[in-house]
Amino acid sequence: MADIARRTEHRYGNRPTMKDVAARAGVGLKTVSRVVNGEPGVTPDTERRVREAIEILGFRRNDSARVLRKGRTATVGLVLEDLADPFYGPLSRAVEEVARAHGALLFNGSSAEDPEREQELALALCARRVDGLIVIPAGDDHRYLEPEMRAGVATVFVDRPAGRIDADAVLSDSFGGARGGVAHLIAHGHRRIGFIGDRPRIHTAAERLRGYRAAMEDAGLPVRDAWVSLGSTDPERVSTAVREMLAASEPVTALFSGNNRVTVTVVRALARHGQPVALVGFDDIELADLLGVTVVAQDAAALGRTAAERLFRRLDGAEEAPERLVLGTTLLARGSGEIAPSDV
Amino acid sequence: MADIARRTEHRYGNRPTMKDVAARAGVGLKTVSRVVNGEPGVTPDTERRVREAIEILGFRRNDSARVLRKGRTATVGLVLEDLADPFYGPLSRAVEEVARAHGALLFNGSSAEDPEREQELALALCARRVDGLIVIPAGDDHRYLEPEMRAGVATVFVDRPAGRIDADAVLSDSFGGARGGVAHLIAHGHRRIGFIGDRPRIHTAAERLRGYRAAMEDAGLPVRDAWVSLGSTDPERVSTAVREMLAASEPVTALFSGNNRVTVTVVRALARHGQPVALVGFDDIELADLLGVTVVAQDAAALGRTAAERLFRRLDGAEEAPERLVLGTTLLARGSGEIAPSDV
DNA sequence: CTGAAAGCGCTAACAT
DNA sequence: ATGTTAGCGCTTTCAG
Repeated sequence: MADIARRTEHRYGNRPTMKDVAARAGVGLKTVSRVVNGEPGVTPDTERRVREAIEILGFRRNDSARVLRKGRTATVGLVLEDLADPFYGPLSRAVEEVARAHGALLFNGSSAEDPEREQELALALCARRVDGLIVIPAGDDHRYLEPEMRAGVATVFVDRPAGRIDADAVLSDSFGGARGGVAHLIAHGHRRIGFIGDRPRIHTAAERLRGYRAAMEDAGLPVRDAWVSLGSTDPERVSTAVREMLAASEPVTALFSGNNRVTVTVVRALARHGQPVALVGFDDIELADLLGVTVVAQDAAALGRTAAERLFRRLDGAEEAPERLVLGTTLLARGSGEIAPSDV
Repeated sequence: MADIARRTEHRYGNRPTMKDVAARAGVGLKTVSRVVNGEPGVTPDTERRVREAIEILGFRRNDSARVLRKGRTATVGLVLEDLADPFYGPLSRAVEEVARAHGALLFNGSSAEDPEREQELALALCARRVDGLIVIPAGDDHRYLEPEMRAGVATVFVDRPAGRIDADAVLSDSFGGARGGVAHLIAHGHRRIGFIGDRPRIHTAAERLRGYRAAMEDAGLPVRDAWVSLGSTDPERVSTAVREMLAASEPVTALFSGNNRVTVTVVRALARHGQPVALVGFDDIELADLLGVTVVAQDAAALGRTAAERLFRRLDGAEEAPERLVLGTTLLARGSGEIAPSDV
C-alpha cells in the first residue's frame, strides 16, 4: 500500500512498464521488449498475448529510459533567432522534414538575438543529449560548444557562420546578393543609393553592407555617411532613417534594405512619401509581388534542408572536414527596383 | 582496454559522468550531484574541488538520466499544422516564451494537416514523456490520447477543439468573426457575397462558413450554391473559385476568404480582375495594410500564450474541469471591405 | 557534511 | 524461443 503510493510519486503519472506488461502476459521482460521493438524470435502466440496486455494496460514504451541505454536520443535541436519571423518558419519546417525522414524529433528555441540566451538554449539542448544541433548564431563566439562537439554532438550553423570555432555552416550569399541588388539599381540610373540594414555585429548584415559598398565602388560611385544606416529593425528607427536619407542635402533616389524586417518598414515609409523612390530589398516577403517590390530572394527552406542533411550525414558517421556551403540568391524584378531616378 | 572500448560504444560520444567527476575530485558521487544541483550541505572547499573537476573534464549533467529518475522532463510538445505557415510562427513563439518562463523546452512538429501524422507525432512525444502537449488538431478523433492524458500528460488544444474527448481548448471566435466580417460587407451594400474557405472537415473552416451563412440570413439574403467554395488552399483551386464566382450568372460583388492562405490567393486573383471587387479576409497578413485588405484578425500569439499558460497551470496541479476559451477577433477596415458593389 | 546502495525503465549480452 | 542479469547516469534514501 505504502509501497504503491511511494512508487506513484516517482513514476510518470502512473504508467505501466514493460515489467507490468510482462507480469500481465505471463512472459519475461525481454519478450515484451522484443515485441515492442519488432525483434524476431517470438512465436505468434506469445506475441498476441503480449500485445493484449499492452493494449489492456495502455502501455507505451518510455523512450527516456531507452535513450539512456542506447546513447542516442533521435532528437535534434534547432536554435534560431525568432520562430515568429516569417523567414525562419520555412527554414524550421525544412529542418523538421529532414529530421522526420531520419526518425528524429525536433526541439525548437529562439535566441531573440541574444548571445547569452543562445548559449543557454544550446547547452540545455546538449544536456538533453540531442544527437545534433543546428544553430543560427546570435553571438560571435561559439567556443562554448567545443566540448559538446568533441563529445559527439554534431553541429551545423545556418544563415550565419560560427564564431571562433571551426564548424560546418550553410549560408546564403549575402555579399553577392546585395552587390547584385545594388548593381541592379545602378544599372537603372541611380547614383545616390541608401543602405538600411540590421545591426552590424550580425554577420549577414555586415556582409550585405559590404556587398553594397562593393557595388558602389564597382561603379565608381561615392558612398556618403548619411546614406548608410545600421541598427535595430525597430520600425521607428528604420522610418527615421528613410526620412533622413530622403531629406538629406544629397538625397538618395534609391534604397537597398538589408532584410525582410527592414524592407517591410521601408515599403510602408515610402508609401507615405510623395515621390517614387526605387527600392530593392534583401529577402522575399509575402505579397511583395503584388506591391511590386523588387527583392533579392534567398531560399530559406533550402538553407534548412541543406543544413539538416549535412547534420544527418555527420550523424551517420561522415568524417569530412568542416565546410562552408554558400547558396545563391535570386533577384526578382517586380517594379520597385526598376524605377528611374526622379531628378537626374 | 577492451573495457574502455566497450563502454565507449554505449556512451554519448565519450562523456564524463558524475562518477568520473567524483573520482577525479576524490569525493563521492552524491557530493557531485549536490554541487551540480546547488543543493546545500557541501563545504566551500569540496565544492571548489568538484567544480574544478567538472571544468577539467568538461562535464555536463545528462538530463536524460535525470528525467528517468525524476519522472518529469521539463519538456512540452507542440503539434501544429505547418511551422512554415506565418500564422503558426507567432503562436509557436508565444508557447515557447511561456515554456521558457517555466524552465521547459519545446518540441515542435507539423502534422501537415494529416490526422495520422498528428497522431504519430503526438504519441512519439508522449513516448519521450513530455510533461504536456499542445495540439492544433488535424484529425477529429482524439481518443487515442485518452490513455496518455489519464497517465498524466497535460493536454491543451488550440485553434481547433479536440474531437470525441473532453479536453481544454483555446479558440478564436471563428463563427463570430466571420459573421461580423460578412455583415460588414452587407453594411456596405453587398447582397451577393461569395465565401471561399478551407476544407470543411477543418473545424475553423466549418465555423467560418457557418458565420457567413448566419450573416446572410440575418440580413435576409439568399445564399446560392455557386457562391460557396470549400476545398484545399491550393492557389489553383482558389483562383478558379474566384473566377467562377465572378463569372456566374448571378456574379458576386464581394468575397469573404476563410483564412490567410486563401486570402493571399484571392488578393492576387482580384488584382488580375478588371473591376473592383470587395474583399474581407479571415486572418491578418503581413503588408495587408499597404494593399488595403480589410481583414478579421485573430491574435495568434494570444492563442499560443493562453494555451501554454493553461497547460502549465495544469502541470502545477490545477484540477479544474476541461474548459473551452474563446478569444475575440478584430475587424480591420483598410479599404477592400469598404468598396461599394459596382453594379447595384 | 558525506557517501554507499538501490532503483528509475529500458536494452545488450548472455544463458537456457 | 524465451528468460536472466547487468548496467545506462542519475536521484533518492538512509547510514555514517
